[in-house]
Amino acid sequence: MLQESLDRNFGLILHDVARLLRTNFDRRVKSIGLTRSQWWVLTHLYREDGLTQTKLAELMEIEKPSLGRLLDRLEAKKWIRRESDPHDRRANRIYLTVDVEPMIREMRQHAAEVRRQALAGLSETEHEQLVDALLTIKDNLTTPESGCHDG
Amino acid sequence: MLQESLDRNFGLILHDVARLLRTNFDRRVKSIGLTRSQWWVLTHLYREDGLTQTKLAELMEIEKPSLGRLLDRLEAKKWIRRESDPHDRRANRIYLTVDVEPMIREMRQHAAEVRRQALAGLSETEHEQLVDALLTIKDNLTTPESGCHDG
DNA sequence: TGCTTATTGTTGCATAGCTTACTAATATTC
DNA sequence: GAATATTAGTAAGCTATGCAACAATAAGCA
Repeated sequence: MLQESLDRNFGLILHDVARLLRTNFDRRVKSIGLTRSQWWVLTHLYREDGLTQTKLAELMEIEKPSLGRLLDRLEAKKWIRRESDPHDRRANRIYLTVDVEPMIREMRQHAAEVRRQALAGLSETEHEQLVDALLTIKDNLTTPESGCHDG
Repeated sequence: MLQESLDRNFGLILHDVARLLRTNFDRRVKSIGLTRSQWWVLTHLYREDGLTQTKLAELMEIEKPSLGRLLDRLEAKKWIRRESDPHDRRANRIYLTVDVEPMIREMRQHAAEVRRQALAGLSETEHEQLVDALLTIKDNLTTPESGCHDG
């Protein structure tokens, strides 16, 4: 049967849930003028400043052009600045321009609120199991398992 | 501490996993010329033809402009056609132009393959619990829980 | 009939993301 | 040291998605 199991297809559900989560969050924090992805960049930089774009993209596990444009927007909004690496003129080092901690706190509160709404009705155990499962999946998809033995 | 629990933040993980899943899938089926979202539209239409765009958007739980543009692309590729509703000249009825079943079968095989890779290492029980949890979350985020008691 | 409101779909504008192709600069190799 | 390969970042082009605003049409109501 073609109709089988679409309602419990985890790929489609995940797709939906991710979208709902993103739009919900983005709607809440629109006034700050940052999106989830931008906030995530800042959080990374708050942990460690002065990375190159390539390193940061690797860390965030997105492609370099995707990060490049995120940085364009963040730079335009004066949250970060690009500084040429003196030892490698190809490379940019990314720095926070201001203290983002207050903003991060605020965003995190919004995030917690979205999370609270999303996870309503799940026990602590279920929550933990969910995160474990997602981490396993993320690892499975990050590690290149296919194409190695026949290419 | 600001650094707390980011590594197990389910929102961020979900965001990542959804992206990995999407890109993995899209890469596999690129030769067919359909993306996951487009395939999902066709799957809906395969179940039931002749819906209006509004109805279809509701069913898919995406916004009308998002669907409208998806349909633009599908129409350009001759997978679907828009037909004016004779009783309501505002409305379009969406029809499949061809038998999409073979393509759906093929896509579904790819989807199953991605799923297999993603879910490697999870037991049947864990898989089921994951889907249950995601469905709960989707429901939580779809049902407007906030703004009702004070608006 | 005619005004008002609601609905259908589109357009415009923005973000995020990928891939492919490119430039510039550094590293490597002969 | 010159040719080649690799790496950093950008640009172009595509899809997906949302929101806001709009035109056309339908429906409700006076």
